Amino acid sequence: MDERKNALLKEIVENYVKTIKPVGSKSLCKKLKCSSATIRNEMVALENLGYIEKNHISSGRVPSELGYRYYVENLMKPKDLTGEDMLKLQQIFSNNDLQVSDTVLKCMEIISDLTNYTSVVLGKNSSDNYLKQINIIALDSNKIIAIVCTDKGIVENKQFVLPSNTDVLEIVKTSEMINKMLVGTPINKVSEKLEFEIKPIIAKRVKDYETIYNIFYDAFNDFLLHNTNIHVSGRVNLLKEPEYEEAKDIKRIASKLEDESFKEMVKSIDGNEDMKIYIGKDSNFDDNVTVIKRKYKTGGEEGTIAIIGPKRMEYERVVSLLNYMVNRLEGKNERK
Amino acid sequence: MDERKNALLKEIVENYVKTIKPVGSKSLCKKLKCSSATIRNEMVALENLGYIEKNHISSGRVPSELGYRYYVENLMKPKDLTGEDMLKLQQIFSNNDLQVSDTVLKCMEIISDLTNYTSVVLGKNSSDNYLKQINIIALDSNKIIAIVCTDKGIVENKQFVLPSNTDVLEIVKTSEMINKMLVGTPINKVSEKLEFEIKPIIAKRVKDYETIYNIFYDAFNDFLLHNTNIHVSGRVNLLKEPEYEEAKDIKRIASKLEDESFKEMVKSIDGNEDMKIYIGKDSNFDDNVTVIKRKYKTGGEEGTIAIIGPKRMEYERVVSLLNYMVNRLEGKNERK
DNA sequence: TACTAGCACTTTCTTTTTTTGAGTGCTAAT
DNA sequence: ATTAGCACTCAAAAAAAGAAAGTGCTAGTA
Repeated sequence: MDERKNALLKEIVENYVKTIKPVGSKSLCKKLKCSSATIRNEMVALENLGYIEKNHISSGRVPSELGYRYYVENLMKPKDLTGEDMLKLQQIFSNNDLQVSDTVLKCMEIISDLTNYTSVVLGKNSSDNYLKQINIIALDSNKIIAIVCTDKGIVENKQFVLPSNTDVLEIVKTSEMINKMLVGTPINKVSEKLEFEIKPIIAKRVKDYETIYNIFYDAFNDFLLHNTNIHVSGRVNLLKEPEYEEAKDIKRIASKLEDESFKEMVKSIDGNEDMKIYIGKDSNFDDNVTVIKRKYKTGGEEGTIAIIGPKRMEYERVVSLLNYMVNRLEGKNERK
Repeated sequence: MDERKNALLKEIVENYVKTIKPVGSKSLCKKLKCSSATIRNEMVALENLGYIEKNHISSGRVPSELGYRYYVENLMKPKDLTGEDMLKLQQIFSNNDLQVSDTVLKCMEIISDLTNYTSVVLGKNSSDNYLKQINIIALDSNKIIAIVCTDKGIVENKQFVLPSNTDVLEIVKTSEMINKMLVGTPINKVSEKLEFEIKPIIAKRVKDYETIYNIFYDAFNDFLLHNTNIHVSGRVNLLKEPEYEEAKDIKRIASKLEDESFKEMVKSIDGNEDMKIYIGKDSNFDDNVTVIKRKYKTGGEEGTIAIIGPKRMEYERVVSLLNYMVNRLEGKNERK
């Protein structure tokens, strides 16, 4: 890959991203300062390397997945955000009324809007939440609600139907004990402490302590596990992309976007990187899309953000947007 | 509309619903026990009445919107649920672990699944919630959370950032007062009582009472207003229907399903009826769909359910499913 | 050796033409 | 009132023709 091949591949990718038309040799003469014949020769070389492909024997060239990958890894340069992109995002951050988790969602909505891709936020209560308080409210003789609140201001509640002979007062007693002893405990350590510190104590003081222990155990577990929030913005943006012009493509992708299993796809990033770009088959979602994933962590919540777009995505722009956003989110955090 | 015309129209609608092909005169000979020529004569009559249409001069007949309407109002017979439909729904109702609001959602998921249409639930906390308790939790010196809980077990919370000179203790004091005086008040009457019963009292006892009053006012208002939950199931089902085979149809409808404004469409049913069927243009959503709306009310929540499908919907089946479901929901309520 | 000009050849996309088939409307007979 | 028969219409499928874009290759040039 000499200098000119790099330039040529970059040109092909960026041209194709812009026009969505296979790019022919003639159109690049000016940019590369040589004749179409020379370019054709170089193209043959790039094709042998697997970076570009033809749809048919006599059509222009299109980047292959390998080509995009090479572009992403070697050719693209992180750009500064353009004025408009920057402005829109700043509006979100300057709104102090929003709770942090809403800020994430708002940002992704904006990014979806700006780029016309689909974005997904998969967040859960992060492990740096500390127990602030647990409340028990009796609704009637056999139904209670347990409300868990953390220092980051995240509140979850769960209803329980009690076995008929359970005494609500005992439950309240236990909750007071928990409040005294466990406030300030990291939320993911609560179950553990509950078992080894609280359980032995209530075993002596509270009758029917097994039932009661289980209620609290469930309540805390719910907080950690159940609460995986998924939020999709601009679901139809992806469908609007012109390459999905056949009904069956649209239906297939729409159906995948609806499917529960695509949570799995977003869930985690392989390896330790903060950001990763999955092109085509790598995406584990659909051969015709690119997925860019980015980890985030802020204000009691952590998770992954994913942008789903066509393979001919505006890579530079999306990467810049995501980076800017996550940096601001974390910055906001520190400032607190 | 004599007997035979009714039978013919019914046959045409049901045939078309099943096959999605314009129905020709020949295919109905056996069913109606007469020759194709006779049927053609009758068809001309039905066409003049506006109940059926032709795509072109020489194709079979298709029901018009008016035809569907006539069918829905005069021809269709409420069917008993088939074994499978019944079974699937019963599974939901027999699961006692679900909270009521989840039951509604689960039901709609099942109905979406069974019918392959899209369903929407638009629910909000109903006015028959009574205040059970309000809790104030101080997160740090200038941030608090107010948690409102009702007798039906609905819990909402809202965070407030306090002006720097506010005393949290005063807020807690006020909340205790509210708990003493307003527990048992219908949630939509709380704001009123707050203003006329509580405000005069705290005005004397609490300094900076305006700020504090506003916090509680906001918290209760949020409970009523903000909390309009919308839930869409089987968004892509609609797109799968074979009549939407052009990309532009699919994109248009997908885009409407994503749009916020379609909440409005679901919101209410004109008039006092519990159920209403909107066909085509009437739907206020898209000329090519039918929307069936049904009110429901259960366990602290009330709202509207809508089924969105093609105009050639399986009307009888959907109506039966919805009726069965709402009856069970209300039944479950009474049993409590 | 590296580049370029020129040209025949491919392949798709678009447009036009042909063919096929389902279904109608009308007329005349039962 | 119903039916059989037939000419006619229109859409959808298949086939044919034409236009455009771009390639590969050969031969010539600096």
